[in-house]
Amino acid sequence: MNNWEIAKLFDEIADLLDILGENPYKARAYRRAAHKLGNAYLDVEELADEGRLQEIPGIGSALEKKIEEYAKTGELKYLTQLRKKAPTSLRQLLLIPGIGVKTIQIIYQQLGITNLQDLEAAARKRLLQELPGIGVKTEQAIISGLEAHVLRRRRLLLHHAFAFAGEIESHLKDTLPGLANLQIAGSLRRGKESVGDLDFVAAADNPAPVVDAFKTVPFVNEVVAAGEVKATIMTKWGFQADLLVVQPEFFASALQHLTGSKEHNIILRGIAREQGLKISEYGIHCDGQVAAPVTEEELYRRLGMDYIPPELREGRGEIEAAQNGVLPELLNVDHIKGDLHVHSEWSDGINTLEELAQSAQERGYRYLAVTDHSRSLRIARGLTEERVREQQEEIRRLNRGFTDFRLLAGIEVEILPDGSLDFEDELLAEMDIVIASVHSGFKQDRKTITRRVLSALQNEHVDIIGHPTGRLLGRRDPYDIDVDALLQVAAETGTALEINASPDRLDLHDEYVHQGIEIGVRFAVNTDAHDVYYLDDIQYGVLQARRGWAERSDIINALPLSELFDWLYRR
DNA sequence: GCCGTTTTCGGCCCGACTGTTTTCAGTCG
Repeated sequence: MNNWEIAKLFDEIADLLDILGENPYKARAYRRAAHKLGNAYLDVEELADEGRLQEIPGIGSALEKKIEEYAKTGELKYLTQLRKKAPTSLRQLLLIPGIGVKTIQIIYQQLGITNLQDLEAAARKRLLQELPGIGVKTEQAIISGLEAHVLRRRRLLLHHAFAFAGEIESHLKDTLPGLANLQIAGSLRRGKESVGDLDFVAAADNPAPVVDAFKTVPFVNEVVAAGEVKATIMTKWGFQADLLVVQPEFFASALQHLTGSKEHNIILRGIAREQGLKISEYGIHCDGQVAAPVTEEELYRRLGMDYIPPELREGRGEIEAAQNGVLPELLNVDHIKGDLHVHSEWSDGINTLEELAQSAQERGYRYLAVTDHSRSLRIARGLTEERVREQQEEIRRLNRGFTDFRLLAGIEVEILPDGSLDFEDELLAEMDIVIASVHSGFKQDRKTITRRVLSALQNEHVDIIGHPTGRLLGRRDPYDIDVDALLQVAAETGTALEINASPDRLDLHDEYVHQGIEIGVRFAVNTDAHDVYYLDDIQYGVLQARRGWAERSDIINALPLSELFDWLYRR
């Protein structure tokens, strides 16, 4: 049993309860528990063994029993019963935009429809418009919703999302030169690794022209909905964008509301309620009076807590920390003193060492580690031992010409399928810095690949484990490594783990970063750039680190050079 | 089904937009 399995089952129970019209709060309890369990850093099995499941907020005695039942028998009787009352295939219908549980109930009860195929057939025969509460328009919406569902909405990776958001922003600002305030909100503002849509908040005395301008964004495909103060568009690229326009005095409240996350806001509003207050996107309400906080800082302060940066607003304990004044002082881009993972033309990068050094200096970096691939990675023209020594020589020569800057002679050494490294320890000992990474044998089973990476982690010459889970967002799943074990051993050996800043990787995942930081693991935020242009990716890595609650002191490449050397040599 | 510095029972975030109805329920974020 793992977290993900039980989370999936609880989500199914929640959907079926909704479809069956049971107490919606009961469904929400299951969904909340699923969300909680779905997050990486609780081990349900372990907690179940220790009888500590009820320590998880949202898990009470009933859900504890269900988890224990599943752990013991591999089944959930309750879910089996629900599946008899409502076919579980009905859940598919929830994925269609515009369809909710009430509509599903009617369609199921009156027409016996249980899946997407039957629904499409009925819609095309115009049977749906005969049903109570459904008209021609809803039937049309279902047909186009089915098409959209077939097309499957894509999630945008962070760098694409920022690029599109920038285009929408400049379109609005060009169209409306007087626009007082416009800001991106939603999961993009929280720096999530991928986003499903883009959310904007604007402030204007007269909202109509802003909404109009939004409807004419260059790559809009369809205006999904548009009222006086809100609009939703579907773009040609298959993602949705939302805009809310508020009066200027409500901008901070609206920005906070639309930044989310949903979980964060629900907890926050619960706290407001306990204090006899009500929060909405239109300020803080108390006894019929409305107070509009001027800034988000003020809003949080009014609720009796410290300001919570957007990256932390995930309902993962940040509100409690803010109430107790123990939020982390998050890392920021200016703290980064150098990049410890870049490639040059010596292997599969495109720049010379001089170009890399110059570009790093232009960014204000004090050091840059050149970490080309090792010999086994032929596809990336991995360096032989002789080439490594030549490169070291060249780096020494270049360093003589720098002031306040230093190139570090590094290597990204292969962790071979048997767990050994691609170079002998003698050579590794000569390097300023050693990153060890997996680039082959991704399909190894959990035990094998975990043991493989742990043995690299325990090598005294290895300073950093590169992209520790090997994932490529939207393209390749992480390999089946036991991340808990990885974090534990990294904490013991003092080996750093990489937060790979490439927006295609963002590896390690933010929740694992958080988990690691809690047990004292140190991290390196690196771009893995193969072209100086991609040194800019550091911003995404910093966002990921912030989402993992990282402070400056948790990150080795936020150290000044002398302290970085201390860290490297003390190891 | 969960939860409690008002509560072990009675609450559970809040508002905009749409469509189908004639004042509102359903859906969404």
